[in-house]
Amino acid sequence: MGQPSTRDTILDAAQRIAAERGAGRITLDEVAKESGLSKGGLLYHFAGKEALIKGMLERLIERSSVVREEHSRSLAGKPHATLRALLATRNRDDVLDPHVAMAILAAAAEQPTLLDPLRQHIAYMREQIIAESGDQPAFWLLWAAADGLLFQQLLGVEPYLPEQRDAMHQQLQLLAEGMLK
Amino acid sequence: MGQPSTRDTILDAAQRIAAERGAGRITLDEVAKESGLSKGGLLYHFAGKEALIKGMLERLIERSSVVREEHSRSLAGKPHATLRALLATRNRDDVLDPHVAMAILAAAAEQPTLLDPLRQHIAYMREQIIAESGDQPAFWLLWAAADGLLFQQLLGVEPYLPEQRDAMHQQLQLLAEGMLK
DNA sequence: TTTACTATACCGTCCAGTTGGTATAGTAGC
DNA sequence: GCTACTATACCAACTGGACGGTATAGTAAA
Repeated sequence: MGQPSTRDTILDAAQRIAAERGAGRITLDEVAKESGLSKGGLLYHFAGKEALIKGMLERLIERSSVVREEHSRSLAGKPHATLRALLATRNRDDVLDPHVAMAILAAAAEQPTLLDPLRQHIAYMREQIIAESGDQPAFWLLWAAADGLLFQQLLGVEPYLPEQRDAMHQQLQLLAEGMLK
Repeated sequence: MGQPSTRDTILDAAQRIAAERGAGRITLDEVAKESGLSKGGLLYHFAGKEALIKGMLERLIERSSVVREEHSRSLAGKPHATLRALLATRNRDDVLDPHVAMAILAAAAEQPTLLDPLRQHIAYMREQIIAESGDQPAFWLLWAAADGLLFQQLLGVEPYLPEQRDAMHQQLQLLAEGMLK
């Protein structure tokens, strides 16, 4: 990997601030300082605060899509490939670090409509999965469990210990395999 | 039920604003207007914005505790009573409407440490469940699924249709019963 | 010459919190 | 039953700081 682009540096800084100070506490001055840019430089890359948060969310969607498509390819042809790829993606902290998902909380804090691109993406995934696996509540529940693990981690409200996280994800995979038969 | 206390009126107003404008967009002026009070009157009941959000969160914890203990009593003696009561509580929109949980997002937006009371409560529930059912990943996963359903609804990012929500909760109950044997 | 910035100054608005009141009900002493 | 006092539950106006955004002048590399 080369060095990250200035845009990515900025988005990383914004995520750090969101995680530390609170999802609604992102300010342009702070992001500029944290990313080592001037405010002018920051606004050169993002037209405003909304654009910044939109950028965070778009990066989240894009990154998770890339990883998921990777998994999808390796599962191609197998039953429930899309759903399984979606679940497998969540376990990949190495590629898609959980702080990236702070974008969701930041968007929810700023303005709920900012989540629209994510909603669109989810609707698309839903259709994919229905076409492949049908519309079964049990499958949506697996998705919900994966989301639950993510949000619990994001908010720091997990009932289990951090060391147990890996076991949790493995358990989800096992359960999914069982349910998906 | 009598009419709600002024405090509850204020907390309801704050939740409505959080849901509409964004979890980080709660302002004292707006809450005052929405609740039909002046700002001065609002600040008589809550010492400041933090106190307001803390109040929201405390009400959430208290209300869900009441409902959960109800379920707990009716399951007393049966295996995994606490875990089952916890899961059953989530389905009770009638008593614990999902907007109450906006408090979690509002707290996350304002300052992550505001979630500490919730974390404490979760730690307590964790201990209860471990004492009763042991420390098994599969059980935490059920909890995660329940949280996932909640947060998905809160953020409006459910992959399923609103009409399917009931089916989702039923599915979770069924799955839980199966796993809890 | 264009791109990618730095640095600084500034403006207007939003918003948390403060201040200084008012209205009402209750209570204690006489 | 009147007066003095207290507590509760508010209201309206204001203040000061934070913050989003704009503007401008300049720099350095390709």
